[in-house]
Amino acid sequence: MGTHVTINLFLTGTELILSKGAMNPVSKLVLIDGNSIAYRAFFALPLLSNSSGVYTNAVYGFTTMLLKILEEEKPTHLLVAFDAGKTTFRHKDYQEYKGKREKTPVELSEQLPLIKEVLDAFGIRHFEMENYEADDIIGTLANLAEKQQVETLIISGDKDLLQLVRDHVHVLIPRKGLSDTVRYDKKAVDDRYGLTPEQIIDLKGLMGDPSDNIPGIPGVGEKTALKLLHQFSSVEEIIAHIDQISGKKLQEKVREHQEQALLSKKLATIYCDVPLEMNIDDLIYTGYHLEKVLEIFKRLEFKSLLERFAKDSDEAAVIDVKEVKYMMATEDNLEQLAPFFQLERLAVFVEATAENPHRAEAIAFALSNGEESVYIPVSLALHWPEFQEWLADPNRSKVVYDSKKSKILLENMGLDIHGMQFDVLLAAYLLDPSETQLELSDVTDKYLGHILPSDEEVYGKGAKRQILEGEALAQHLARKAQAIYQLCPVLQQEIESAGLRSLLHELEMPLALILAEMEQRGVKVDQDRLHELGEELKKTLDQLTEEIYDIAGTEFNLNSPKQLGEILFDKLGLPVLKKTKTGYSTSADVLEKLAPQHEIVEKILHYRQVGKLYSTYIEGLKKEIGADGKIHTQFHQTITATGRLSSAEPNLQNIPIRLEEGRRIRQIFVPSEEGWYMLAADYSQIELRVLAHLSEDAALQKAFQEDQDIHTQTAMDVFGVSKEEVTPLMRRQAKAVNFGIVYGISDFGLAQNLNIPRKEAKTFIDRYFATYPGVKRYMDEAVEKARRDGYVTTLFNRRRYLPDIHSSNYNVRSFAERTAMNTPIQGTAADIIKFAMLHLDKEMKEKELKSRLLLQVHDELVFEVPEDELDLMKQLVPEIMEGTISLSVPLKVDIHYGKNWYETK
DNA sequence: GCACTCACG
DNA sequence: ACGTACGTGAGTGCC
Repeated sequence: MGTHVTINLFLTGTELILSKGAMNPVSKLVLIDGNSIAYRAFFALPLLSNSSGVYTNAVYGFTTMLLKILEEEKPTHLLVAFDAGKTTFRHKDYQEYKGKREKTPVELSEQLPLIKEVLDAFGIRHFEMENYEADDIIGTLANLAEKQQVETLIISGDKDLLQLVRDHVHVLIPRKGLSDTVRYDKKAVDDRYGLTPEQIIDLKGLMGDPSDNIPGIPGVGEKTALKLLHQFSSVEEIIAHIDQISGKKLQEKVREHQEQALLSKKLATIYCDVPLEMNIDDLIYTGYHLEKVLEIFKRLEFKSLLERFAKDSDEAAVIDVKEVKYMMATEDNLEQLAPFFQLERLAVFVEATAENPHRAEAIAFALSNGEESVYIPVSLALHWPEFQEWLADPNRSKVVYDSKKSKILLENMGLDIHGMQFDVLLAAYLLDPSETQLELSDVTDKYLGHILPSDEEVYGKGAKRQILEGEALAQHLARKAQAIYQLCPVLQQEIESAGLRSLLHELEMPLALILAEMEQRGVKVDQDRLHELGEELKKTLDQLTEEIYDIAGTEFNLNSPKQLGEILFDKLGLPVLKKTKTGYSTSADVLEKLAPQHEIVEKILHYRQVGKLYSTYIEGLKKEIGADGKIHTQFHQTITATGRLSSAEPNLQNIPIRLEEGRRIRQIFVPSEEGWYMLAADYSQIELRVLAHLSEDAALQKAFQEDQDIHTQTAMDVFGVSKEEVTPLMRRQAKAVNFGIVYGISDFGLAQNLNIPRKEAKTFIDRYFATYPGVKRYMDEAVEKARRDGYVTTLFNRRRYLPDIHSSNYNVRSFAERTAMNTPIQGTAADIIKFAMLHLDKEMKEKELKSRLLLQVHDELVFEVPEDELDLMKQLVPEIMEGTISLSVPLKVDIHYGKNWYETK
């Protein structure tokens, strides 16, 4: 009615305007189906969110796709069309249109306004229109463009849009994910379907589309529909020649549903006469607004994109990274700089040749008072007594980033550092231990804004990494030192208000110094024994390889899960019990189930086991032995989300112990001095004891107060039997339940672990909670707290944020709930052993013991001890570890010693 | 660089 | 119906 009049008037108008726009020729038009691409992006990426909990995955995916289009297609004109409202003119014909479609998840719909903000920042037109879908807007413009012979590209995740393909109009569709795309012109449509673009409508009329609730003809899928169309060319023609359709059943179906097919075709037809009050010239793309782009990327925390834009642009430096004032210390101006050292507080940063301080050398220092910086090359630092005295003076405060690394680098060049009063890295970690981006530039971006370019930006990445020299290096280090100084008050404030002051100053910062000492001491390696074990394992490995090839009847790469899967499942026909994303699963739990069916499986399992020992623990460890015959691991203090340490280069927290064959690896770890002993002290059941304390469950507390074997006790309670009646199987199952409880139990997880039906697992859990109701209450409260506060805490107030606790995705939410249950337990245990390390270190220094702490393995401490301190340490270590913290249940420490780590059992 | 597998608590 | 046990680091294959 009125609509049609408008359209006619409008089209005339458009053509007039188009001809007027000849000064700005449209050489390439890109039309994007906004909702469809946002939808694709949302499901292609994990549910990312920025630090304020705003979901950003769809925005990110959309933006990267947009950037790719701008770069590759270089459009002169651009529009992103969105769907408006809930109903369209199509609902008049068919009320159920899109009826069964799942509601767009809130996590996605709340990102649409952000996508529009990004488009605004890029100066890209976006548009939506009451009663019409994005398709219709795109179709209308594409038709106009075709008339004008304007080269046009439509981008959508929806194949329906292929009906719009014309000589000048092409369609780009992401294949899977976002990066892989297919481009359709007329020929490509014909190659793919054997149809013209117009016939795509007929195709959908016949097939229907469940996602839009378009019925089509029931039972007709793509294959049948294509066959019919190749024969009759359109829905109307098919209906006109129903009796010529081959196959009686099909004929029946078409006859019965012909009206429905015609309606479906109508619904699938993109409406190309939308009364748009715009023309193609209005869609001109003139480039993005840098400041706006940087602002929104910063807000969304799109770091990689930020860097890309900051780097590509000359203006970026002006906008963001200011030059910093600095002086370069030289032989001649030392006196001039001396007053600097009288300041109450200075930031100090030391740059090194590599990440790992045990294999790096210091290059230069930078000091800052927040406004001015001083750059000091190492060569100068080494003979500048005033500087060295300042470093070593505990009464002159230093602010640092990474005190552990700084201390190691300095000590390796013979310098002492004391008075590190604030560690920016540790503070940032405690404020959010889930944060994986903790480089200085990341911390600065987060708390101060972009005033410091990242090392990667300045030095380059990977093989291209090249530490600068001269002024460029001085400027960068001056910026770093200034950033550290300026971060201090900001982080201090944050730490204070989060109640993390004592955790930072009385736990993590002093611990960093102890860890530095442990790393520097290193652990001595018995290299003869290492070679011996290596030879032995190699022999076993060769023999197993030969036997496996023999049984398989062919040689293949045993280390390739892909090739192994082909042998086991294709060649030998073993049943496929589990699949991975990419193919057959050949993991140990699968192979163990297959072992009875074929002799080869057991040998493969053994090969895997020995192969792991050889490559990771023989060859791997050999590479890590230093010139001093020792291994110097790094204990990372800011990696885990729970507060535990981690160990790397090499990891000394995962040296084999469970199987005897691997356990012998521990024989290579020996005391560094003749006649000394290795001594290991481990907390017994610390996590369950912590649980007993946190949950205040009377029965669990009683079990520990009476020092019962906890797994046997759990078996008695859960199975309702006496101690004597507990079978080894019952104890094993009870043990798995206890593990499950600590991990935040689910019947599914327990069932998988015990290889029992899920129902049975559920019974175990129900009985457990009936026996220990306090534990049940604690678990519920932990989840409740996470929902209420957004985070959970340990006994010592270490916190971990759990934004996913509110997710509408069951899996994501469940994971967060289990984390809410597990983190206070694992984290409190981590806090306790850290405190114990502090107390032990203090005690050992006061007593002037020669014994040394070497390793921490989560619930275990490993020392090297001279023979004459053995008795003392055997008594002192458990006493301090058990007495560090007083809980409602006792802590218990077991102690072992021997001539190497293996013997400490 | 990612997927898979496996070593530890 | 969904479909994971919690926390790590390292070696290998393969794109």
